[in-house]
Amino acid sequence: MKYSTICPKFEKAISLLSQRWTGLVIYQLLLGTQRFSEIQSAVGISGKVLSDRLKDLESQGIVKREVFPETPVIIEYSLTEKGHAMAPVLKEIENWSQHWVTSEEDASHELD
Amino acid sequence: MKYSTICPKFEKAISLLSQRWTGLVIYQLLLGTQRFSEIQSAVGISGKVLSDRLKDLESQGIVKREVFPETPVIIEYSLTEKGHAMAPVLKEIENWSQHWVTSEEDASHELD
DNA sequence: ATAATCTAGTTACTTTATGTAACCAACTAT
DNA sequence: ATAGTTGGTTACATAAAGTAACTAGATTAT
Repeated sequence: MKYSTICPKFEKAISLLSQRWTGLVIYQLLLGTQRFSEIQSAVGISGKVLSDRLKDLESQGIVKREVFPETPVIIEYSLTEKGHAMAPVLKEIENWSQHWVTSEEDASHELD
Repeated sequence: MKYSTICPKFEKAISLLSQRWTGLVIYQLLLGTQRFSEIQSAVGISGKVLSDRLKDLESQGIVKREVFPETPVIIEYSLTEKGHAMAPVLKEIENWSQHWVTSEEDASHELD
């Protein structure tokens, strides 16, 4: 049904970033290795969706998951090289947002 | 409920690109002014969602809509300056996709 | 005159994605 | 025994997206 003329690799990348939260999760992990609950509270995402996203990103080789069987268990998430390579994308989004998003139209009202 | 520590402007930009199709529509319009049905077939999006996205992008000053009352009517969509400023973002996504998305994991199987 | 064609959508309906809140296992501290 | 900890999962509700049929207003074909 869909007959896009657009490069499949590009489409794949776009569809990744088109999933809600994926961009923010990667952005957050660019700050360094983090645990589940840290990402959750920093990004403001539900446990369910964060769990989905991390599994997805892991299966695509963008995020690495490490288990430390302490008590309570510690699980650390970090970016792989492929994930770190996303940095310029996020940087450009940030750059655009600073130049073009006015404070009246930002998303802060969505934090009620 | 949501307490993100992330810059509201950045969040706004990310939430824009996190909407399915938005990135592809902007990418397509970077090629130049286009009509509804051109975008539709190039991107492989339904009329309903394209209509939604274009209204959205227009209301955010990213897309410009021009009506030519010929018969049948011609409606042209193009990027504003704010829209064109998205080019580096899309360029970086393209760049990442060429380096990191393998042909086995691309999105072409979604075109059945 | 009537039917078919064109563009740029809209409408009703179905399926998928996301949000919400309660819950779980395993272990520790009290 | 009870509560607290982490990193989730589950069931259910709502929102977003996909599908296909349909519309307006004008033209063209039969």
